[in-house]
Amino acid sequence: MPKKVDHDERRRHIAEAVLRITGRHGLDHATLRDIAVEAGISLGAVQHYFRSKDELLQHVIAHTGEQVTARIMAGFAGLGGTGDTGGTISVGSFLRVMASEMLPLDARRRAERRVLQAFGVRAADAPHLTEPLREGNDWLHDRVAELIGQAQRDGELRPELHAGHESITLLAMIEGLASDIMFGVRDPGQAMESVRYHLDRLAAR
Amino acid sequence: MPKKVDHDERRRHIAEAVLRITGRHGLDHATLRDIAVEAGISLGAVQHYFRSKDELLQHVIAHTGEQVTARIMAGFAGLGGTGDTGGTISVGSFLRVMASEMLPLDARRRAERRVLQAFGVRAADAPHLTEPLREGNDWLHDRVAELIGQAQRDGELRPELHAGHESITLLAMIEGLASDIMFGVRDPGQAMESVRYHLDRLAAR
DNA sequence: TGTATTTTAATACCCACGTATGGGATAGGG
DNA sequence: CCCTATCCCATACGTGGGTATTAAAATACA
Repeated sequence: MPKKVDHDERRRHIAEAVLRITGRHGLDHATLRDIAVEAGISLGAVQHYFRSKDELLQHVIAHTGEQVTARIMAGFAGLGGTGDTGGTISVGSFLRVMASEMLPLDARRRAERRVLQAFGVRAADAPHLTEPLREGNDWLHDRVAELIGQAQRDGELRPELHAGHESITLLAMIEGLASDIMFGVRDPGQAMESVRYHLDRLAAR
Repeated sequence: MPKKVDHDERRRHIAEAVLRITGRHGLDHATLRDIAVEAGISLGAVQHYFRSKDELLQHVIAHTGEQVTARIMAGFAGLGGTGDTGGTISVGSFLRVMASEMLPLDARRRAERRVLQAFGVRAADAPHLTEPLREGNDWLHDRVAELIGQAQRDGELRPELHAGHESITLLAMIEGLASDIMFGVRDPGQAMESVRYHLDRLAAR
């Protein structure tokens, strides 16, 4: 048998290269040749692990979504597990952390956000590319809604709130603030302050 | 002197063609040749009115921004002019209308939103393209904040709100909902319902 | 050590894009 | 009527992109 390499690892390595290029120059400028150079391999090697660019992009978007989701899930886990009230931090401060994970506050998250935005633009034309992201989005929404409901029962958030709508509102707001930051009309500090303000307004008196 | 053509009109015509193509297939697929066909002219004619594609895109983004802003400004004008309380509709319902103007609820607004998103992605690389949009954004934010303050004084909105933050929150939320709709995770009806819910939560008891 | 098979590299292909060019059509002013 | 500047078109060029092809290198197992 011949040389055996970990395909998944290689694909991750290539996806990370795409992420770095995108962070610097945008996804449009991520050509297969540039990707190869950034990954330190040849064009042929890239082709070996991805049959087409479309397949590569599909992997990149899935990988990026997983990265973001994983960080948030880690936060959920740290909150106290399967829904009991044993968490050590408040729901409000957790949601603030969640927001900071989603907003483009550093180079890494800026690159991720750029990938996500770029695929958002292509979503209408190529729905198959973004399917995994839609799942992640639904999952996140449900979890946030659950969390809000639980915090209401615990007396941390106002009882008259509609958990489902508040979840949509909060996540949409974070998404919008992320766009604002990328666009250059809002700086990260202002964005986080707005999140803090919004969450304070949801807190029980 | 030779034939005289209204340049501005022609450029608008071409920009509208780009808008239609973008609405159907995305800005990436708006090639100069396709644009010429869609506008019913030749490639040479397009080149005659725009020296380069970059110049064309700059015009398209400015044109699109103006279209959106114009519709919202018309709404502000109808509200009662320079800030007096003579408006005939409530601030709440006006903000709802504003949201419906900004959300991609029909083909026209979907196309506009696609253009805006596409340029948002390029903003980091080509800030000069999006400069006019940033102005419009600042203007809109200030106006909404003013409006909220005024509505508080009129007793329509809760007095404890921070007008500036609420303006940021509301506009970010609308932007996020727009992204959700384009992405396919939210339908227009849900989005408008969330806007309505959010605005209700701002209303005085 | 041989060998089969994966991995890597080099390079050729073809197409679509933005741009450049040259000429022809059009029409207002002398 | 003609001339000149504008407008428009057809077509050519060069580049860069994804893809395809081919062969060399590397390596685990017999």
